[in-house]
Amino acid sequence: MTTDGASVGTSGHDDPAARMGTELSDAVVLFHDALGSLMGLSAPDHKALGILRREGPMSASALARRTGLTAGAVTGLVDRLERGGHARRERDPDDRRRLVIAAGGPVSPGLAAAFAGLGKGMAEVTAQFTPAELAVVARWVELTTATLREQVDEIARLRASEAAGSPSPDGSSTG
Amino acid sequence: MTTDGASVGTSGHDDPAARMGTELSDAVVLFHDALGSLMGLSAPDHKALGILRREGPMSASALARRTGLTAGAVTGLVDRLERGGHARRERDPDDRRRLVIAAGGPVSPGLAAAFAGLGKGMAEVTAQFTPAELAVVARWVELTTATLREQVDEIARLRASEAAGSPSPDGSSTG
DNA sequence: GTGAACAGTTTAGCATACTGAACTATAGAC
DNA sequence: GTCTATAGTTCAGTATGCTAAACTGTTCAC
Repeated sequence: MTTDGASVGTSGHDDPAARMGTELSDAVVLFHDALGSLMGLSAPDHKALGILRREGPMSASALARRTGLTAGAVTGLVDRLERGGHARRERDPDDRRRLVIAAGGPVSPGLAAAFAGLGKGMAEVTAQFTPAELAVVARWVELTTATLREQVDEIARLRASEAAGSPSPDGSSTG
Repeated sequence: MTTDGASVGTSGHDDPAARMGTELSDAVVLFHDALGSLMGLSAPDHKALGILRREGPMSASALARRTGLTAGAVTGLVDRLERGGHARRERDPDDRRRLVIAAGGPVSPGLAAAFAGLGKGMAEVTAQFTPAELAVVARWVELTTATLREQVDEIARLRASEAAGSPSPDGSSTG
């Protein structure tokens, strides 16, 4: 575990900053994952719900575009989310063909407890910093968030050019 | 995005600290996800690889325990990881029945570029802070990481007790 | 050495969720 | 009012990955 040589990715650095980032990132991902399973959501469904939360209510076709799924798959996806109470369908009053799919719905007791626990824990963390220090942290978080978003875009661009330019004969690209 | 009303979970707070946390969390998850697709890994496979990265080389049965999969499924999982060059099998020299499965292997050019981009971006972020400020950030990151881990454990405990005793009157646990 | 226990692989059967195409209902053009 | 385009649903076919159980090879007790 200390020196496994060919470790991939973010580990394998001795840089304490990188290590710190890795551990935070892992913790965030694990928390997110735990939350998903607490909600009874598979990873793809949880991801779709995240899109709805972040970007607000949208039509089924918009959700299809954002998730990369076909229209038929989105119907099933929204069925599952709605059945679990994590999202709801409404007709668009302006165009009654159209749906408005919104995240929300009743929060389960377990989920509420999980968020309460997180809130309490983070309040305890926050209490250990002065306002000036918290401002520094906020600045760092903001810059880091922006950097991560840039990297996500960069990766998307990379993948797009890879899919376009790479003349893979079998064409068995993205999953 | 600004006012979506009945948003579930971490959004919907006016607390700027919570909002900040949500955005960082989302960005981390998205980055992680982008990385996974860049590596050609499904979410479960990426998760398993993360376990291997974090916890170091382990036997197939240990990986089965950690992922909650059966032995047969782990064989398939490791097959996929190995085929993609993300992990490798080795026989345990002490017990030749046993495998040692380790994360690693050749890093694809795309992946290397992604990490390089992240490293560069984070270096630029870091450059905007004094050493004293970075120490504050490090302290916050450490505490936050610990809090998240505690919450993950708490959720796991919650789920375990739910699965065992399910004392909820309506019993509407969405499996 | 022999037999039981163990680690991992293989295989059959099954569940899930995707794609693509037909279908229903609404909107907008004429 | 009719015709075409659009939004979403339903359905058949398919791919993926899981579980459970049989199987192969290794270790350990005796």
